[in-house]
Amino acid sequence: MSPSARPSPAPSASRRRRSDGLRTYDSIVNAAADIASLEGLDALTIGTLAERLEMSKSGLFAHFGSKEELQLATVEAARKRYVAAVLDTAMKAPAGMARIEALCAMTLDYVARPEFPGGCFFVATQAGVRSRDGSVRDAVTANKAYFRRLLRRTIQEAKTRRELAAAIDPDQLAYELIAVMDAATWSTTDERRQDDLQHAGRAVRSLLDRARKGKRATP
Amino acid sequence: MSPSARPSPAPSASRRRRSDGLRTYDSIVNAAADIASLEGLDALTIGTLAERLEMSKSGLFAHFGSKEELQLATVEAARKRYVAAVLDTAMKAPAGMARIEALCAMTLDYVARPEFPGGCFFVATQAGVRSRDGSVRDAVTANKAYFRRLLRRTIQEAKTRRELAAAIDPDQLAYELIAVMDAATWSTTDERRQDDLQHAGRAVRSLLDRARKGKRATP
DNA sequence: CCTACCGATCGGTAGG
DNA sequence: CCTACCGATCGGTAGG
Repeated sequence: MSPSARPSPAPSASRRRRSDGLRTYDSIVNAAADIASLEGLDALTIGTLAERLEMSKSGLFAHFGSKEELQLATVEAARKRYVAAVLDTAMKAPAGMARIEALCAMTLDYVARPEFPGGCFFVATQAGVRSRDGSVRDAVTANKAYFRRLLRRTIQEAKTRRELAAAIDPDQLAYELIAVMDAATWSTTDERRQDDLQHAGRAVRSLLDRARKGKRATP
Repeated sequence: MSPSARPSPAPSASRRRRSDGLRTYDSIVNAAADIASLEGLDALTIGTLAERLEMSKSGLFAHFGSKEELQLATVEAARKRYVAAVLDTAMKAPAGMARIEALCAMTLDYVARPEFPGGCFFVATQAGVRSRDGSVRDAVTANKAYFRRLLRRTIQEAKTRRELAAAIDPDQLAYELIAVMDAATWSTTDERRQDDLQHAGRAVRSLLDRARKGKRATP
C-alpha cells in the first residue's frame, strides 16, 4: 500500500482475520440480511453467500446445519437491526401522539437510510415466504404483525389521552400508516426513490393531522 | 363414474384432450400466472409447471425456448387478465372523479376476487424481480408504472374539471391510493384478509372524500 | 409434443 | 473451518 493511503481499520491483505467464531457468525447473518432485503430469503444460496464472504460452503454451513436455520438466523439478525434502528429510539417517546409520531418518523428514516439496501427487510422478504409454511414464514410475518399491534395499541393510548379524535379506528389508522410507509420500500431500488420517500412522509403527516382533528370519513 | 355424478365439462379420463397448441399455450401461461402471484416468478420451474399440467418438461419448454421467455409470456398473460378485470370496465366511466372511483373500485374488486390467488399479480411479483435487470423486471415494473401514470392523469383531469380541490397534488394522491390498495394484496394469504380488504376500501373512500373537499395538510 | 440426456448448481454429508 | 464428495433438481439440448 502507498503511504498516502488513508488509514484503514479493515482486515489486512492476507484474507480476513477472523478473530473468533462469533464475529464470523455476525458477518454471515448480516450480509445475508442485506442480500435478502434486495433479493428475498430464497435467493440466499449457501454457495453464493460463502463465495461473497470468502469462505468454503461447508465452513459457512457448519454454523447453521441447515438452510432453514440460516434463514431463521438471518431473520433474527434483521429483527435486531430493526429494533435498534426503529423501536429502541421511538419507544423512548412519551406514550400517545408523540410516540406515534416517533414510530412513524423512525420507520421512514429506517426505510430511507441504507440500513438495509432493499428498504424494510420485512416488507421486502414477505413476498418470498407467504406461500410456504414453517418457521421462516412465521418469523417474517410475526415481526410485521408485532409492529402493527404495537402501532395500533399506541394509537389507542393516544385516543384514551384525548390526543386523537374519538371517532378514530386504531386498526384502520394503523393499516393506512403502515401501507403508505411500506410502499416506499419498493422505491428504494427505483429512480422514484426520493420522490416516494417524500410522498410517504407527507402521507403520514396528512393522516396524523386528520386524526388529531377528527376529520374522518365514516365507513 | 356413478350415474349420479354431476355432468362435467372437464376433459375425459384419458389425460386431457388438447384441442390445439393455442389452448395448451394459454393454459400454461395462465397456470404460471396463478402460481407466480403466490410464489413469485422465480418459483416457476419448468419441471414443476410441466408436472402440474401433466406434460413433459421439454414439451412445455418447446412453447417458449427459454425460461425468460416463459416468464415474459406469463407477465403478458397476467397483464391481459388485469386489463380485462380492471381497466376495460373502469375506463368506460366518464373522465374525472367518476373514473378515479371506478379505477379504485375495480382495483379493489380485482384484489378481493380470486382473479389471481395471490392478490394483485404485479404487487406480488415485484419483490422477486427488483434486484435483477432485463426484460422480465422491465415488464413487471412497466405495468405498475403504467397504472400509476394513468391514475395520476385521471386525478389531474378531475382537478381540471374542478371536481377535486386545486391544492391536490396528483402524484401524491396517486401514491396514497395505490399504497392503501396494494397493501391488501399481502392479506390475501392471511387470516386478516377480509378485515384488510375493508380497511383498504375505507382508506380509499376517506382519501377521495378529503380530496373533494380540499382538506389536505400542506407538505 | 415425447424420451433421453447434458453440465451446472443446489442443499447437505464424511472426514478431518 | 477445510477438501472432497453425494443425490436431486435446475435450465436447456438432441433427435425424433
